[in-house]
Amino acid sequence: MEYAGAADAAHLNNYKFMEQLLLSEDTMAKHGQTDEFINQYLIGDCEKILRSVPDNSVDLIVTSPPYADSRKNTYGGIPPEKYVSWFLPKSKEFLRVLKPNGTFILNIKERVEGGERHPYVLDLTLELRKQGWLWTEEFIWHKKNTHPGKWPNRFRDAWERCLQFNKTKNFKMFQDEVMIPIGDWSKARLRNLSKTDLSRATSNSGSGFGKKIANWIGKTKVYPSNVLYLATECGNQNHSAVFPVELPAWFIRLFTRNGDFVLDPFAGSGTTAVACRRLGRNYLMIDIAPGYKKIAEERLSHETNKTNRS
Amino acid sequence: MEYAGAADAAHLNNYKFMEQLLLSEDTMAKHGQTDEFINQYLIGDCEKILRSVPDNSVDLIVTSPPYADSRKNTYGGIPPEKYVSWFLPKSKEFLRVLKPNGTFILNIKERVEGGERHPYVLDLTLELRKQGWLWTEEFIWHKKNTHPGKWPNRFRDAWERCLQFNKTKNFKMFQDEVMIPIGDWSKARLRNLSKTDLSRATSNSGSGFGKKIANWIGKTKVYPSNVLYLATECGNQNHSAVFPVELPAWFIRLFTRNGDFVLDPFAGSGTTAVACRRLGRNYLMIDIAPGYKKIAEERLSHETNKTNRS
DNA sequence: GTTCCGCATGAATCGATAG
DNA sequence: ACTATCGATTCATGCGGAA
Repeated sequence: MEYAGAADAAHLNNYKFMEQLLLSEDTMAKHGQTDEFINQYLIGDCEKILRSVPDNSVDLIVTSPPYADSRKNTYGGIPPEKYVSWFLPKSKEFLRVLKPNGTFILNIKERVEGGERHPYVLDLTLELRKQGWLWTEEFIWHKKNTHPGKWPNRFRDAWERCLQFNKTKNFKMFQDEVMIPIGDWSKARLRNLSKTDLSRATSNSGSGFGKKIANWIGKTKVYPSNVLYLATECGNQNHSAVFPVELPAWFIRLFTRNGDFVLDPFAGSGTTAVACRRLGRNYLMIDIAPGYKKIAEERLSHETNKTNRS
Repeated sequence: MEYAGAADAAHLNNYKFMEQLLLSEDTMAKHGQTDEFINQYLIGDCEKILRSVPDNSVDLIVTSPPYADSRKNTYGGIPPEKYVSWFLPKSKEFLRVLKPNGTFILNIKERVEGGERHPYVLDLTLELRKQGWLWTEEFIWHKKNTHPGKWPNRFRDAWERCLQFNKTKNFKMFQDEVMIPIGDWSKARLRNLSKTDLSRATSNSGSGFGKKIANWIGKTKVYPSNVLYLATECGNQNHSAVFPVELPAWFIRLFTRNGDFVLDPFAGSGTTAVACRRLGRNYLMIDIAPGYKKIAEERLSHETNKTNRS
C-alpha cells in the first residue's frame, strides 16, 4: 500500500498546515507506544483492555455496539433501562484513548419496546455530552434493502443513526476522499450558461446565498450529504454482519489517513477490520464474545489474498 | 365532499372493528362541537386559541414549528435553550384536544451551534414523554435537494426528523393509503417516488373510491418504510414553503380518513391546509404571525379552482 | 399537448470583521 | 471578551416559458 505522500492543497483547506505536520509526528510517536495493539483482535471487556492503551493514541473509533435487548439469552443483551450506565464507563475510556483531533462514530438505533421507541439512545447522547464529548453531527444510514415485514401500526425501519462525537472542534476530516459523482442534471444545466451564471448572482430573498455557476464547469464530483444510502449486506456466509463494510469504510476514509489507528471496541465479526485492511489502516478490534474472533480472522484472510492478487 | 362510507376490509387490519364504529360516531359528534373551527385560519397564539377547542376533537396534528434560532430578530426566534419551556405548554393543549386514537407528527431539526448539534430536540422528545405522550416512531424526511454549502468540518444537512407521538397505543393508521409501486422502488433508487406516485395518489384520493381500486393492479404495490425521500419545494415566487405539500399529505393519508379534522398550530403559509383541501380533510390552521394568512388563502384559492375544474 | 431548457430558490454554516 | 453582521461556499429541483 503506497502512502499518499505530501498533503495536497485540497486537504490544507481542512485544517491548518502546522497541525498537519504535528499530526504526522504525533502519529509515528504513538504508533511506537501502541505496537502491541496494532492489528490485533483481543477478546475481553473493552473497558478493561483499553486501560492499557495510552492516552490520545487512536485516530478513529467506529463501532456498532450491541443494541439494547430485553431478551436475556442473546449476545450483549443489555436491558434498555440499564444501557446508559453500562455504556458510560466504556465511553470514558474511548474519550481518553482518542486523539484530540480524532472522531468517535457510534452506529446505533433504539428498539421498539411496548409499542414505543425506547429513549435510551437520546439519554445516551445527552449523557455523552455531559461526559465531555461534543455531539458534532448525526449521520443517517438510509438502508437500501430492509428486512421485510408488516405490522399494524408501524412500517419497516429503514434507517439507523451514526452519531458523531469529538473531543475538540478541530477534528481532522478529509472530505475529498468521499466525493461522489455529480448528478445527471449537470449535463443539461451546464451546457449553456446564461449571463447571470457567468457572474456571481445573489439571491434577492435575503438569504445571503449567491452562486457562480461558471465555477462548476468541468466538475465531475460533488461532496455528499449527511445521509448515507447503502444496502445492508445479505447472503453472506456465517456471520450476521449487521452493517455493511461500506459503512465503516466511509467513515474511515473521511476521518483517517493511510496508516492511522482505528478502534472498534465491539468488533463482532470484524467488519471494521475488513474495512481497515482494504484501506491500509491499522486497527485494534476488541470483543467480549470469544466466538467472533475466528470468523473475523477468516474474513481477514480473504482480504489479504485479494490484496496480494491485485 | 363525499364521505368514504363503510370501511373496507383492509383497514380493519389496523384496529378493532368496534373502535371503527365508535370512531364514526365520535367524529360526527365532535364535528358538531367544533363547527366554528372547521376550515379556519386563525391568527394568534395556538396555546390560547386551543383552549376553546374541545377535548378529544382532533384526529391528527401535523406541524413544523419554528426551529430554535439564536438570532434575535427573525420571526419565531426562540433561543435553543428556551425552546423546551416554550413548547411544552402548547403541546399540553395538543394532548388535550387530540382524540385518543389520533396522532401528533412533529417535523423538526436541531441546528448547529458552536460547531455542535444542539440537544434541544432530544430534550424536547424526552419531556414530551414525561408530559404523557408516547414516542411511537421517528420518521426521517430524506431531502432530495438540500441547501448547498461547504464547510471544513461538516456536510450538507439532508434530513429532518418527523417525530410521531400518540396518546394511546391504539391509534388509527391506514397503511394501504400510502403504498408505493414496487417497480419504481427497485428500478430507480427511490428517485421516481415523489412526482408520479404522489400526484397519482392525490388525484385518486380526491376522485373517490372505485377509481382507486381500478388502478390497483394487485401485487404491484408495497408498503413504504419510515424514510420519506422528498424534495423541498423551491422556485416558487410568492411564498417560501419550507416543507413540501407531499410531506403533510403523506401523514394525512396515513393517519386520517376523508372528513377527519387536522390541526396545524404553526401553520405558516398553509402547506398543511393545502394538503387537507386536496385530500378532503377538514382543518384548523393557527399561526401567531398575521402575515401568512393572506398567503395561505391565496394558495387555497388555487386549490379550490383546480378542484372545480377537474 | 408534450418536451426541453433557462433560471431562481432554499429551516445552512463557518470564519472574519466590525461594533 | 462578547455579540452582531457579512461574505463565501455549494447542489439539485420545480416552475414557467419556449420550441
